[in-house]
Formats: sequence, structure tokens, C-alpha cells
Amino acid sequence: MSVEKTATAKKPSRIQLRNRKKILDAALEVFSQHGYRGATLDQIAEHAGLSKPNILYYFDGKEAIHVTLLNKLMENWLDPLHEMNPNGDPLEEICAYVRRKTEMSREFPRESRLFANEILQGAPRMAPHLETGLKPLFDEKTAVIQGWMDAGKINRVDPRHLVFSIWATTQHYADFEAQVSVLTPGEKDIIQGAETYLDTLFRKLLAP
Amino acid sequence: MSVEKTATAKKPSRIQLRNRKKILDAALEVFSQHGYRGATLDQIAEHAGLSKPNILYYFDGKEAIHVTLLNKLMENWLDPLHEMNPNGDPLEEICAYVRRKTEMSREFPRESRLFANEILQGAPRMAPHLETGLKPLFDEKTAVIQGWMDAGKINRVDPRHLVFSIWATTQHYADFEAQVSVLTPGEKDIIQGAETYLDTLFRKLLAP
DNA sequence: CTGCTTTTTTACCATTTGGTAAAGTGACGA
DNA sequence: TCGTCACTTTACCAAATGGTAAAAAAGCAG
Repeated sequence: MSVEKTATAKKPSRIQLRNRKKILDAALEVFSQHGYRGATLDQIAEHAGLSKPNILYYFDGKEAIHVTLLNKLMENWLDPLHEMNPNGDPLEEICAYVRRKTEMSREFPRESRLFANEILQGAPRMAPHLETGLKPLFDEKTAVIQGWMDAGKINRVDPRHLVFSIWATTQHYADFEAQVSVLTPGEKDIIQGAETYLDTLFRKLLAP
Repeated sequence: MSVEKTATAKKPSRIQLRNRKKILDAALEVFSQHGYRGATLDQIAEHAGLSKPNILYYFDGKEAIHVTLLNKLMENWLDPLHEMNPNGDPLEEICAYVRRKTEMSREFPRESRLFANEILQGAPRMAPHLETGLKPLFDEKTAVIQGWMDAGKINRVDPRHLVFSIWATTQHYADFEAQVSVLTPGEKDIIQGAETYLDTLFRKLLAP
């Protein structure tokens, strides 16, 4: 069921491993900057330091590369939400989640933009993933938060909008980096300040 | 200095006005969905109900259409921020700004996505606009907010991050609509709930 | 070294895409 | 009614783009 070529039972060679990684890294760079339709195989090939036909030796086509990237992305992207512990202290769990998401905006801006591009354009290649991967987790965690509110541990707000606002505020620094950097010139680490601000924001909202 | 063809001193005819509007509306639809490089003149032509050469009779090319759209967008996009009155009640002014921005996400989602697409891809055709249009306004208004904080009218936070978080949370509902609609199925007007939630969010943050 | 497999390159191709030239059509004032 | 100007269509084109076939080169087990 893999999208990669030669993905039979045989274990991939050292060369395959290395080149697949080079291709995916180059593709992440290009797709995250130009979106799916704006990216070209030639750009990816150049970034990867390989020829275009050579890239098509490793992947079945442009779409296959994109899908592979999105698959790998979803694994890591949902991790921080998974880590939110229903048995932990509610306020601290949520603030820790905000911190982890902010951290990802700093560490993986390309992944954030790849995701943003895909969603912006209607999630044509990711709708299934949203349904089967994100939706159940979202329902589960909003229910947990609702439980915390019902128990009076945190202030009562719509948990869905709470999660949306966490995603929006944290990913903003990666997705809108071009704007942020124009408006805060010479700032060495604007995300540092964001971490402090967002902690205050959600603490004030939720403190019972 | 206009980007449109035949933009001499002569006033545009009725036909020109109608067709330019048709083209720009079609272009907004297509660019906001696919981004600049992903959009094609053929798509725009079809949406506009005109032939491709006919479109190029009214505009100098694909880029000219895009630039025209971005120019018109910036006018309206900054309006809500302009309306924030330094002499009004601080908390109410900011909450009113949040409300206006939320409203725009509901009323003009395509414009929001057009903007988001452009920023996501590094603002290649809008960097000047950000510098000359947005930046001064941003500096002015963050200074106003800082003044309110210094006067003890609202709680003290970094005004820049405050504004970023307002943009992020309000535009999220338009830009990530594909994701939001998957996670809140059957919701007739999710933005209604967002308005309530965001009012609470920023009130709790800023109430002195 | 030898023969076999894996990897890479060269040379293409069909389609799409932004754009143009020029002929044709229509509206409208003199 | 006629000529002029504004608008539209038809027929193209060159470049870019995703993709392929097949030869050449590089690894590598024996």
C-alpha cells in the first residue's frame, strides 16, 4: 500500500534510503513554499541534487511524493495533541500543549506551511486523513476538555473553539512568517515572546 | 501607474466596467483556491465566462490581474484596524476590532485566503505593500495599545503578539475552513460561536 | 575479473500554459 | 448610412511541465 516505487518486500538499499530522504526533504522545501500545483519536479530535482528522471525512479510521480510527505507529516503533527494527558492537571496540560505547538512552529515551519497550503486549497489530498486521523482525536480531546470544565477545573468555554484558537495562534508564526518578520524587524526570536504571551492568554481564559 | 490595460485618461465604458468586474471576481475565486502559480488563465476565463484572449484584452497578463486583486484587497483589509479609535474605551475598541475581523472572515473568506496564500508563499508580490501599507498602521496601532496599557486601562501584554493573535484566531475560520468544517460537521454557523468565544478570550486577557 | 542488478543519464514526448496576431463583429456618432 | 473605434474570436506559438524509453554507468556478489 506504499506510494513509493520498488516498495516490495525487499529491504531498501543504503542508496535508496539516502536518495528517498534527499527527495522528500527537497520536496518539503518546495511544496511548502509554492503549494502542490505551484511546485515543479524540476525544482524538487534541483533542490535534491538529482535529475528529474532519477526522482521518478524513486517515486511514482509528483502526487506520490506529495502524499508521502503528508502521510509522514500527520504522524508527527498529531503527537502534541496525543500527549495531552486526561489525568494531568487541566490548566497545565493545556498550557503544555500550547507550548509544544509553539515549539513545533519554531522547529518545523516548513511542515506547518505544507499543512497550511494543503488545507487552504481545500485539502484535496488530505480530506481522508482529516476524517480518519484528526477527527477522532479532536473529538476525543475536546471531550476530555469538556469533562474538565464540567468538573469545574477550568473555566467554561467551547472546547472546539479553544482548540481552534490554539492551532491558529501557534501556527501563525510559521505560516505567516513573511508578515511577522516584516512587522517585527530585527527581532532575533519572536517566538520566544509568543510563548510568554500565549501562556498568559490561555491561562487568563481558563483559570477557574 | 495602474496595472490595467487602456488605463489612460479616458473613462472606462459600461462594458469595460462589467467585464473587469467579472474577471476580477473570477480571479479572486481561482487565485484564493489554488494560489498564484496554481491558478491558470483558462480557469479564470471559464469562471468569468470570457475567452482567454478576451481577458488579456482587459489585463496585461496573469500577474497584472493578481496584483490588481491584491491592491484592491489591501484597501478593505486594513479598514477594521483603521477604525480602532484611540479615544474610545480601550477594551471595547479591541473587542470591536475582533468582532469586525471575525465578520470579515465570514463575509470575505476568499479575500482572506487570497491574502493567506500570498503570505504563505513568502509575499513575493506583496512585500512592498506590507512595508508601506501595513507596517506603519501596525506600528501606529500597537503604540496606541501600548499607551492604553501604560495608562492602566487594560492588562499589560506585548501589543504585537496581541494583534498577531487577533489576526490568527479570526482569519483561521476562513483560511482553514476545510479543516474546521470536517471537525464541526452539521454546524450551520460556526463563526457565530467563534464570535462569542473570541470575545471572552480577549476580554479575560485584557480586563485590568 | 565477471556477470547480474541497481542506479543514473540522455534523449525524447504529449500536454498544458501564458501570451500574441490578426481577422471578425458590433455599437455608435456624424 | 457609413466609418470609426471598442470589443471578441479564431488560430496560433514558444516555453514549461509531468512523464517515459532505453542506453549507459555504477555497485556488488561470486
